[in-house]
Amino acid sequence: MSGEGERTQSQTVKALLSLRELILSGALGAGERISELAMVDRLGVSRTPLRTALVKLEQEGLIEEIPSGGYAARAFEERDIFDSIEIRGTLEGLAARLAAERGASPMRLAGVKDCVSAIDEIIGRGAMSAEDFADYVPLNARFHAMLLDLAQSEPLRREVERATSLPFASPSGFVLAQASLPESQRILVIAQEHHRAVIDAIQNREGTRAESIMREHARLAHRNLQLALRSASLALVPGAALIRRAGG
Amino acid sequence: MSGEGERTQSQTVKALLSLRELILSGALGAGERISELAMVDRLGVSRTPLRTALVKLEQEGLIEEIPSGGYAARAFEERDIFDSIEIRGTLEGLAARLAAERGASPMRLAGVKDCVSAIDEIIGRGAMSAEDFADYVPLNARFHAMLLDLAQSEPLRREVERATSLPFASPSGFVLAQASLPESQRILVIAQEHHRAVIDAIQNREGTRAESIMREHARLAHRNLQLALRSASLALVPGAALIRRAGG
DNA sequence: TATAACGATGTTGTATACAGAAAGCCGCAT
DNA sequence: ATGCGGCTTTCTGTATACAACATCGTTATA
Repeated sequence: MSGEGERTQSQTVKALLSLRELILSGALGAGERISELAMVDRLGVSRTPLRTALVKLEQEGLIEEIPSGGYAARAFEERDIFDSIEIRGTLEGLAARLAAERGASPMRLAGVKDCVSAIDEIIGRGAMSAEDFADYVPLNARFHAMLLDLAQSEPLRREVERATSLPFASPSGFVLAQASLPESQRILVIAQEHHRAVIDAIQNREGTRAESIMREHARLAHRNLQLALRSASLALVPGAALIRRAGG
Repeated sequence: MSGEGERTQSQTVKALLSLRELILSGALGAGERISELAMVDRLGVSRTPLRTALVKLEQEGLIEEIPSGGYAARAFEERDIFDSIEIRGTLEGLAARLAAERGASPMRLAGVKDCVSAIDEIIGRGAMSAEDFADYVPLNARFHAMLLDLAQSEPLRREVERATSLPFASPSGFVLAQASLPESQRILVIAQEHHRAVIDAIQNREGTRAESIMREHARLAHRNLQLALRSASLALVPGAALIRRAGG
């Protein structure tokens, strides 16, 4: 974990990270072609690694091929986001079911429980500040990653990682938007109940229950999506610039 | 094959298709590095489109990055294939549920029914020949594609297409292996019952039922996987060379 | 004999040159 | 004013050159 570890990153990775950030920030108009030469100037890499990054981002779903050549940033309807969340919930449900059916070692389960306890501590602080939310997000991500590990399925891991690469489909996508909402505390309490319940289900080998819980858990994000879309906090969710509002 | 009919396809597509075929045929040993220069000679394209194809195949899951650079063909355990089939079933189940909940237009439903009828005709021929199976495979693929369309969800379409890009996870992956098995006729009859039942469920807006049916439908592939792995017909399934048998 | 250092060779990652095609622009005719 | 045609410019897709790096065989030494 040395600090200079980032210095030796390849040009391709550099291009990928910068480009993704650029796209998510909305700096590139959705639908219009991303000029490679312009990006070369902007990112300081040559066209070769840049094009590699473009191919990867296309597979990721963030950009799409233009029939006449090149790529353009995609725009997402509310429904696309809804469906992406539903897909994530379904796959996480599958992960939970497999974990329950195949059995999770006590050691791994203990690790997940520790994670939940750490979240408990944050929620227990009462009225949560912005920093509290900043503490929450990585822990929440960690919980979801550990749950995925419990299924011990490499194909599923790949699929979930891909499904959550769209930022608004990820478990933490709308958490930050939540922070500014009055309902936030209540939603987190419910989410935490889900976390605890799914562990219980897995421990008891209750596959169907575990699956249902994770599905319902993802549906909290649906609600957050609705709330965020109808409030000013939308700007807090990464990639918000790519969301095409129904009104126009 | 050496005809000029395909002249308009790009070098990248050419490289992608040829490489995929090479990998699936097992011509490239799993785990060992795919030499770009060797592929350049073999496929007749330059390194640039070849590398683009490699990146795409890596996202597809057919090859993996080697830490020291380059890519290698992946090997798949029986469990990986099992899980991939389970993932497909889960996602197709989601598609069926969404189609049921959101409603499918009578016109689209009629198209799916036509497809089922066409399959009926094939199965009705009695003892099926190899050509009968050759007729069956594209129709079966068409059914699954149409079902996916019924959900009218672009994110889900992308995800399913990706999940089925692994040949042994695709709906038609083990059908050809099935052909040589005595149980084949019975399995097809059951599969067809599933096809009919899921349409009925969607038509009646029975989301949960539609979902369960598609999950169970994919589990037929599990059985086929077991049978194929324990018989000589394994060679018929595309990508069989990538399957690492438990024994060895 | 085993091991470590070293050099030769081949490899990938990156930059760049080039050709063909798309897109925009200007002028012209209606 | 508007649509069309041809031209120019710019772009992408592809090939290739080059440098840093990994790999492997060889040799010398303990």
